[in-house]
Amino acid sequence: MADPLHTVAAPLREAFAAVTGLPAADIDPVVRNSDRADAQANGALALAKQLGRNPRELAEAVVATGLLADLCSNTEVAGPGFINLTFTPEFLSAQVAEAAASDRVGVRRAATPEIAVVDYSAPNVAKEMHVGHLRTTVIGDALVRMLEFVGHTVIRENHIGDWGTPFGMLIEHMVDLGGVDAELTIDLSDPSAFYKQARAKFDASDEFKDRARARVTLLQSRTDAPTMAIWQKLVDKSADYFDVVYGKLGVLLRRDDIVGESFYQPMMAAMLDRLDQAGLLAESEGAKVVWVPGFKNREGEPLPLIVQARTGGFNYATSDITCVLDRVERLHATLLVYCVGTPQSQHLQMVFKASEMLGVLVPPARAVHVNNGNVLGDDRKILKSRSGEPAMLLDLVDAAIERGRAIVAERSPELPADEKAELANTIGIGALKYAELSSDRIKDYVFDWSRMLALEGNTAPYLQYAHARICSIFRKAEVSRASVRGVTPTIGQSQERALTLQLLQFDAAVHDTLDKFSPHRLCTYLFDLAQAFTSFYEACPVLKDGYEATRESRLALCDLTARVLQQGLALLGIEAPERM
RNA sequence: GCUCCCGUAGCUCAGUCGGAUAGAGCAACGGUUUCCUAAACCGCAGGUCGUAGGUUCGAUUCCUACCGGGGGCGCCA
Repeated sequence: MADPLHTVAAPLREAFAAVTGLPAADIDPVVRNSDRADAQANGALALAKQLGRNPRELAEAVVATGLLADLCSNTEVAGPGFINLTFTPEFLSAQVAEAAASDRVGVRRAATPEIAVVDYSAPNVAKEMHVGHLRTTVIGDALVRMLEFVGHTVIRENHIGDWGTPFGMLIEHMVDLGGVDAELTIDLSDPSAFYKQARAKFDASDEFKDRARARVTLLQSRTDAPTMAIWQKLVDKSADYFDVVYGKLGVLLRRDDIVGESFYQPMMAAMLDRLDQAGLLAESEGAKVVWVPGFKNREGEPLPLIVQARTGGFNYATSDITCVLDRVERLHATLLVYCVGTPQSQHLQMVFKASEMLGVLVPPARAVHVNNGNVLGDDRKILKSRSGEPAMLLDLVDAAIERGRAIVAERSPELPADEKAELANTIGIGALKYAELSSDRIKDYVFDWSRMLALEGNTAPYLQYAHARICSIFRKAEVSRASVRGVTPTIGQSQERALTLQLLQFDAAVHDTLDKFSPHRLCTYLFDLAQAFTSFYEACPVLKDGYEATRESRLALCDLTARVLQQGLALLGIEAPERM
C-alpha cells in the first residue's frame, strides 16, 4: 500500500500483539494524522484501559519492540500514551515511487467488486430541469465515477417521471394539436411551456378534464397505438432536452440510462402478488398497504406504506419497491445508491424496510439513501430565478460558462480562441460542480457565484490553477511528464515532506469518500493537496539555476501531484486544464 | 403532537468511530515578484464548538433535556 498510515499499521499491530499477547488481527493501532509528527498511533490508550494497564508504559513497550525501526526515524511517546511517528525519508521515497509506478496513482481497488446501481437526477417528462436537480445530478455522477474507479460495475439509472396522471392531459393536448405528427419542440428557455398549456386547459375545461382522465386509462392499458405513440414522442423530446443539459453539464447520464417509472409499471401487479404471498399485504381504509414497523402517523398510530390506492391505482411506493426488486433480481446489484433529496428520507426508509421484509433487500444487497440538502439563494430560500420560479438548471449552466468566459477573457487573453472557449467551459462548469460537491451534501448551502468562481480558497479554479502551473513547469523544462515516472524522489525540505505525505493519502481519501458517499471529503483532500503543492512551489524551486541536483526528484513530485489532481478532479467530473 | 436532520471564528465551511494548544478559505491587518503562471505564497488576528446536565483519566465528538432553524408524518411523486 502506498499510504504510509496504512503501511505502518501492520508492524504496529504486531508490536501491540507482542506486548499484550492479544491476536494482532483484533488490534486497532488507531493511526491518525498528526500535527506533531507525520502520524500518531493512539491505540495504546484504549488497549491499556481494556487490559487495566498503564497506557504510557504500554506505548513505551510497543516502541521498544523495535518493529517500527525500519519505517520510522523517530518514535516518541507523548502525553498519556500517544506514539508520535516520524517516517524515514527513504520509506516515504519508496512509497511515492510505488504510487507513481501505478496507473491508479496509489488508489486500491475495492476488496470485493460489486454491481452497484446509482439512481440520480430523475427529472420529469415535459417539465424543466431546475436547481433542485443540480445536486443529485452532480453528486450522483461523482459517485458513479468513483465507484467505477475502485473497480465496481456501475449501472447508472435515471428514474425519470414518465408515467401517471399528468400524461392524460399532456397526451390529450397533443391530440388537440393534431396528434403524434403535431409540432412539439421543447423551448430551452421554457421547457415546461407545453405542460403549462395542457395544465391551463385542464383547469379551465371540464370536458378536457374528462378526456384527460379517459386518456390516462387508455395509456395505462398500453393497448392503444396512437396514445402510446404520442406518449413516446413526449418522452423522446424530453430526453433530447435532458441530453442537452447533461451534455453541457458534462455528466455521464444519457438517454440509454433512462429507466423511468413506465418501465416498472408492468411489473407492479406481480410485485403486489409477492407481497401478498409473503403475507405482507394488508388492507386499510380501502387501500392495499404494508405495515412497516417503526413508523407512526400524526395520531401516533402505525403508519402504513400504501402500495395500491383505494381507487386501485399504484403510487411511488409501488414503483419504488418494484424498482428495488428489479435492481436486485434482474441486475444482480448488491449496492443500491439513491441520490435523492432529504424530504424523501422517510419514504425511502419505508420502501427499503418493506423490501427487506419481502426478503429481497437482504445481505449482501443493501440500499443507501444519499440524501442532499437544498441549494439556497441569498434569502435562504430555494434558489429562484428572476420570475420567482426555482432557477432553471440550464440557465445556471449557461451562466456558469458565461462567467468562465469573462474570467478567461480577463486572465488569459493570449490563448487561442478555441482554447479560450474550452477553458471558459472547464472553469465555469468546474466551479459550479465543485460548489455542489465541496460542502457536506446533507446540509443546505447558499449559492454564490463570486465565491465558487473565486480564484482563491476551496474552489475548482484554485485546484485547476495548481494543475496548470505544474503543466507549465514541464513545458518550460521541455521534459515529458512520463519521463520522470521512474524517478524515486528524495524527500528533503519540509514542504517536500508535507507534499509527499499528502500525495500518499489519495487512496485513503477516495475510499473514505466512498464509505460515506460524501464527495466533499475528496474535495477537502484535493484542496489540502493543492495547498501543500503551492507551498512547495514557493519554497522548492524545480528548474532554477543551482537546483540541478534536486530537479529530477522535484519534477517527479510535480508529476505525481498533477496526476493526483487530474485524477481527483476527474472523479468529481471536473476537468483539469493544462493552461489557464 | 410524534419523528429525522442541522446549529463550530464577523462571513462561508471542514473536523468529530472520545484524545494532546478545535482547522481552512473569505473579509481585516502586515509582508513577499531582477526568480518555474502573484489566479500565488508567508505572517498576524479572530471561536465559552447553540444552552444546561450526565458518562469518562479525557467530551466539540457519546447520552439526556431544553433553545433555535429546516424536513417528514395515508391513498401526488
